[in-house]
Amino acid sequence: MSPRTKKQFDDIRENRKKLIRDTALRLFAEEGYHVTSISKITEKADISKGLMYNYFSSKEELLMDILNEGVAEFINYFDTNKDGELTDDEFKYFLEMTFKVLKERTDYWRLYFSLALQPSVFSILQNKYRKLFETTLAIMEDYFSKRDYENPRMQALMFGAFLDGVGLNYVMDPRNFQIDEIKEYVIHHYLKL
Amino acid sequence: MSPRTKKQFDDIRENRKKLIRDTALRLFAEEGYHVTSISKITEKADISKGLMYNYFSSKEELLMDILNEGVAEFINYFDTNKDGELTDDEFKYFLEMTFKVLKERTDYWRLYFSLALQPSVFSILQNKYRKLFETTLAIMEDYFSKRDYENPRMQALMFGAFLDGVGLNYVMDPRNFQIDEIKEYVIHHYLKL
Amino acid sequence: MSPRTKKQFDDIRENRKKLIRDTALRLFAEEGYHVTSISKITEKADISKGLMYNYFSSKEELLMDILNEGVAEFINYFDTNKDGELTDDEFKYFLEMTFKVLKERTDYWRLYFSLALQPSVFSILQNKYRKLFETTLAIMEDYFSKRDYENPRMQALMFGAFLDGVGLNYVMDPRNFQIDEIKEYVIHHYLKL
Amino acid sequence: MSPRTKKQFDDIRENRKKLIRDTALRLFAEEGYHVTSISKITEKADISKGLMYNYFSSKEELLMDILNEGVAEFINYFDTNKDGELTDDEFKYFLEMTFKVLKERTDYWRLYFSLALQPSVFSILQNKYRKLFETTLAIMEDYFSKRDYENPRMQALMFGAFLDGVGLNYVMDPRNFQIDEIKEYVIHHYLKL
DNA sequence: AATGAATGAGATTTCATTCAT
DNA sequence: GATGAATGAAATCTCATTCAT
Repeated sequence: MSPRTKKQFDDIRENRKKLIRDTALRLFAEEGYHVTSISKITEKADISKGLMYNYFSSKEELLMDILNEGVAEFINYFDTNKDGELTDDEFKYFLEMTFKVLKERTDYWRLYFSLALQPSVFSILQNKYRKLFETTLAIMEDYFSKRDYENPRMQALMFGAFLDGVGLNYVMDPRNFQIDEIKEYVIHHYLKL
Repeated sequence: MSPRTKKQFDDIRENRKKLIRDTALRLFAEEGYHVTSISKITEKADISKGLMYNYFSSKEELLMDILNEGVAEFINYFDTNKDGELTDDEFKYFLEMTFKVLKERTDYWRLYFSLALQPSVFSILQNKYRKLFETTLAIMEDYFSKRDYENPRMQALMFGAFLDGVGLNYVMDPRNFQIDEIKEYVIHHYLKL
Repeated sequence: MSPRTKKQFDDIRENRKKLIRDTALRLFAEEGYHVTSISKITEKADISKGLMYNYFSSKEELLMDILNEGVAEFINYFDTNKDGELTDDEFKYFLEMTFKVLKERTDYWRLYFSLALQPSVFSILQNKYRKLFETTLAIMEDYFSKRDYENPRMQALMFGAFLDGVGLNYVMDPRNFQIDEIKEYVIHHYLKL
Repeated sequence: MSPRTKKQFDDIRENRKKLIRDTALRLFAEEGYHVTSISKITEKADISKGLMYNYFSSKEELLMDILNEGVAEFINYFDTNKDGELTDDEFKYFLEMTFKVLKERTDYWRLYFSLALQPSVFSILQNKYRKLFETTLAIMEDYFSKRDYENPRMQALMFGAFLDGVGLNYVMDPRNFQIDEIKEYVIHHYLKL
């Protein structure tokens, strides 16, 4: 009888948002962003179309919300103490976590790869995260530099490219890609273990 | 004016098709496949919408036509004599050509990456070229096997992933990616030169 | 805390209603009726959507409530003793008050004009107030008739049209319309002062 | 069999545009702009929704196209030789034509009044035609000035307001408004005939 | 071979209104 | 009295495709 409390409303909102985000992510990843209609998302989530616009102001905002979440997670695992320098332990941790999320959130990364390369999306992402990407690259360059690699910048670029390629090949065909063996190989190769 | 010969007609057709393909490629690569409308393509190509359907039966066919061209070129450069075995020379040639086309037809490969990863497109491509991809992979595996790599299949997978990653990073930001240095590095690394 | 009396409840209700009415009036006048959503009104009034429907059964009722208020005020000032005849004093009073409210409640009259002319609104207003308008017109006609105007009906129609035009021009651009001078002119012209 | 000529296409386009404009004008005037949906317009015009967007890029553009046409006609009749000065003949002609178009294109002017006062539309119109309105007003002021009216600017404003009021009252209820008598009265009054 | 008007299905989005709490 | 999540009908708009000429 008494009206719901602010917390109750907040809980409802958070649950609903998550439901929509998760449903959309699955469909975007399975079928593609442009091919997935709002109707389909709300149908699968078993809510009305109107409700979706109660939580996200547009289809694009929904997409960005999903993408941001993944990038945020990724940041977490890189240079955890945020001192701008990568120790061997931090590097190892980053690799472990990268492979871990690749396997646990394959859907998400499939979406990420399929979207990040859409010119319309790419330019938005790049503008938003340019600085982050550059910082990451600089830290990797520093890492290789301190370990006496020749041309550390190139090594950093290659390392990034390689990880991208591994992620991409894995999410596109998880069952035929020897992700675990590659992970071990990479760790040994880079950490000289 | 004598009536045009069959060859002349064919030439006209081929020119028209090329015009449409090139225009579409540029727009697809610049803006994205789904975002580019047939109207925009025909407008930029300065032809009517009807004519476009005279040459391609649908937007999807136009897309596939473009993508096929690239795959065909790629096949050309791999195991040129088609004997199912890769010599060092053939491998080197393949690498040289791969980097060459990446630089010369950056637009095309940007499109290729952004599209190949669309789930809807990916499944079509995979169905059509599954066999080809598997053969290529097997040949690479054989190549590494003959040179005493441990786990040659994994090496083949990693090599493919790496090339994908390099291509992807290059087309997305050609000016900041040290493609030439990486090319040299790769050739030395794999061919022990 | 003793329970609130009936009067207190009524006061709350009346205050709430006024808040909603005032907020809606301002927004309707500023942006237009159709363009202003219930959400926007309740947001600006800092109340919930549900509450608004507690006081007004629909958006249209809210509108009519606002419009009626203005018509009621207008009636008040015309033929104050309601004897069906207009004395010079009553006419003068009506003119004075008309110009007064025009200046004091410009927002309201801007809304009134912009809405009364919407076909959908106009027909509702006309049905509801047809009789009132006709009576007013008849009284004006009688007024002019008694003062020996030729074609007093036409004079009544012209007078009404003129007042409408003045109001309309004033509310649309108050700063560039010489409302005070026109008021003086009108009073002198019609009352031969 | 042979493709249509450019002229044939132009004719089709012009006819279709007119059909859409006329249908929309009628409905806008009868029901109101916001209340009239594109679906209703295209249904009445017996064309597809898509076609309407082939000719007008949005509902608002359609509206503006209609409004502009009317304003353009109006300009034609005022100070015909465009020398910035109004002769008695020109003034008479303007009055004659104003009343003529009011009667002949009642639908249009009903739309005009109902829309011009919508805040959203009003600001667009005002921006576009501010200069025109000011020029017109200045010419009227000059006209009254040269004929020794006191406060000619006020006279110009009043005259404009009066015409607006007459137009407004006429289009809202043409059968009960003595438009012809008023026209005669106005001409005699202002031209001292 | 070539044109572009025309279609229609479906996409995204809006919003007045309801209702469980 | 009060809240705001939820609905659903309908609005605007897009676009691949067809077809008469």
